[in-house]
Amino acid sequence: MSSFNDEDAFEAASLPLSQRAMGAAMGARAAPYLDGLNPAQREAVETLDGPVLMLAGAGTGKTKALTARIAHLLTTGSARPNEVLAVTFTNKAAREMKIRVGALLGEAVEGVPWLGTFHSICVKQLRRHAELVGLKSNFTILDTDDQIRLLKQLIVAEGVDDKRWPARMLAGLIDSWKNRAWTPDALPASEAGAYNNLGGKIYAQYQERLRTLNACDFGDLLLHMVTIFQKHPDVLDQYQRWFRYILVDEYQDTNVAQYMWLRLLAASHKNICCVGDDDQSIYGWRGAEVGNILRFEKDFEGAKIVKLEQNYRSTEHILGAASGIIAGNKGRLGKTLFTEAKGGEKVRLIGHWDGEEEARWIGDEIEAMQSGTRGMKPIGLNQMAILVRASHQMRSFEDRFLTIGLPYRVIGGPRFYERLEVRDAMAYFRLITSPADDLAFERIVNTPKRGLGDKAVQKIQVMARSNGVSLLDGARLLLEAKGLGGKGAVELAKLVDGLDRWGAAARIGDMSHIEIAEMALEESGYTEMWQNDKTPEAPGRLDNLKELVKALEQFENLQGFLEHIALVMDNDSEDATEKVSIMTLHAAKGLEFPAVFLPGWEDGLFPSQRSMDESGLKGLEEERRLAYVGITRAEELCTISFAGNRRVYGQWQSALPSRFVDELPERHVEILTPPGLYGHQASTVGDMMDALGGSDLHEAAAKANVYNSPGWRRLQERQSSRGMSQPRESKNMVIDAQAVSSFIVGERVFHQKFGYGEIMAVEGDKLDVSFDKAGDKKVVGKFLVSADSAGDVPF
DNA sequence: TAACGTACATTTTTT
DNA sequence: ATGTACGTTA
Repeated sequence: MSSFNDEDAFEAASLPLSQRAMGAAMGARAAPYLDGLNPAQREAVETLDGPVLMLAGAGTGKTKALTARIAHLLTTGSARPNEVLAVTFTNKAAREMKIRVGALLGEAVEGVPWLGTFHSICVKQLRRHAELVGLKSNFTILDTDDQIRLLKQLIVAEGVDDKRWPARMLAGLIDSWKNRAWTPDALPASEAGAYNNLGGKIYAQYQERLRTLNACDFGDLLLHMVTIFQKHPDVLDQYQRWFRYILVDEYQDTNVAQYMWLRLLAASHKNICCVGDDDQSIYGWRGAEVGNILRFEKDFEGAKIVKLEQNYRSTEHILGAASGIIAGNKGRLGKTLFTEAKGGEKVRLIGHWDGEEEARWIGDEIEAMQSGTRGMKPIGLNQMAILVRASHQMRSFEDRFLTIGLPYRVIGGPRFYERLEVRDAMAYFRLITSPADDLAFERIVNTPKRGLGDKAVQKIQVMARSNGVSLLDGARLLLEAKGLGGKGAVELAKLVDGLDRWGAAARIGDMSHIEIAEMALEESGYTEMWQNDKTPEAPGRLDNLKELVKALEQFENLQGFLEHIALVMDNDSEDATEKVSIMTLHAAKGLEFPAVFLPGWEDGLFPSQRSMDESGLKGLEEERRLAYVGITRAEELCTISFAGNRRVYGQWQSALPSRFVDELPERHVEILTPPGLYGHQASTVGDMMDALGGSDLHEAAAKANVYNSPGWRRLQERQSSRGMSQPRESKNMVIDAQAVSSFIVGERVFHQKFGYGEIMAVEGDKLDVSFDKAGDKKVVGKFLVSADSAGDVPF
């Protein structure tokens, strides 16, 4: 993150226009960034002044247009790099845009300093004006976990039963209030009564507490800036003059607070260009307001609307299927995507008996596609993705792929910095850089166990509060006063002493921050704690700690590290090996794959029952947009599937195919479902098909001579060729060789996911393993290591 | 304080 | 089915 400097920026803003135009001639002569833009994109790029709404459908080259627009602003001399504000939602998007702008401009420009996420830009601003909302500029940013622990304290203090009124729920409420830019005093009475009539009260207390802790949560970053802009016109005025051009990505995902922040910043010059797609708004549940994009024209009078409708990603059939689905939504701004890529495979639809069969079939299909058995060119695993509605659906795929030895990667999931051990370690780092960080202190006083239970911690708190000092100093006083006895006293003294020494070492600076971090984790006994832990997760946790320390290398010091880790730390651990991606539909937004599988299209699962119950038609429409997003991720091959039976929370349930299946336009779909599935078993797929008779697609499914369909034929061909003992893919051969040679019955082994276990049987590459925690599983040898080699994780 | 048992819920997720 | 969060026992 490049730092910036006021004087520079303000000087720039006041530069006479004649000097700005310097680059203009250059830009006119050669503008390589305009090459290959279609007319609509070009218009979006070249309309620099005034409000512009770029409605960019899926795969229509919106990032290309956005980056070209930045390039255009800079090369024509309309703006200097630091006069452009470009906002994205994710760090990933920001990073990509930086790279692409850099590529367009070459050496000419160092970069656009104010290109970043809403949050990172607001942090930068808030650090400069923190005192206006009662904070110091070195405030800490709390994550969800800290938030909840803090709230819990307040809830307990109010004497509320936190069983019936969980802190998590209130945290969610407060978050939603902040998303709507409601400060405690602006909270509508209807909302303040939420949470057992205490919502408003505890919200106010929470904000007060944050202030005394010199901290804020994610929602505050936006909310505080909006407050500052509203209460201090002079500050707002500065920024309005400063940012002469504003660009916003994924505008359909903005919440009220972000919207207000943008409107305030753009109020004077209205040079704002918002890019978005109302059809891809899938974050309503976390406060995004589709209304923001639908209302753009009213908000910014005379706005120019540019529609990007030419799709460069998917085949005709895939686009057709997606368009057919999304047409079911009302109140769209309305775009019609088209492509020049005619032909291609139809979207394939297949029904399965149950979820396991679905996973099995997809696994086989992936292997076939990988080896090119389908009669098509082979596709690499990296080019394939499975997109599910809910993360629990991933499990059946993981289980299946684990047993057949198909490499996969799960995208999303718990973030690296959210993991217990990483957060613990960071709490130590926080205490080293700021000893007064009470939340960090509370987190690690008794981690590892130091014999400091609730009572001891309470004593420390009392001591700290009555003397008006931090918990660490409170602990010091308590020790001096001999207020603590036994093991706890000795251990606490060791901790206090340790923190002092590590802190001093950090300040003196003759040790690198990496050495200090290692020292702290070592001497505190934290690493030891995990080394002695024999649960299956322990080795992984030690790995994560090592990774955390490695991540420190990229920063100057611990402070710099902590500064950024809260906002920018995704684990995009790019792995060289080819793997199938498994992720949720939400996580897939913005990505694309040649081949996409969309399993679990059953009513109740997708569209999700809960979504429909809670948000009715609005919820259903958001689910439909999710379906649209899913299909449009596919470039060449899209396979939708559903299962008649599925185990949900341990209970077998039968389900009907998703209503979205019926909405797929028939002519873009090929049905692969074998006819044997229909009418056989009572109360299963047969019934569900009967129940839905009349719908075009089901009718077709029932009548179609699927044996003659090209898809079914290929399916057969493949299966017969599979049956003959043709040598399988070389990948599997390697596994065979490895597995057979390296494991014996009775051997102790370790598995990344299941932990430690004992080999019960060996059959070729398949091993029966009895895991200590996870129970008996069939696993491929490739995923196992000998137990002794797993143990020695040096640290 | 640790180990064990019981009750409970369980969409989607960034920053 | 499975994880977790919390209360009870030793």
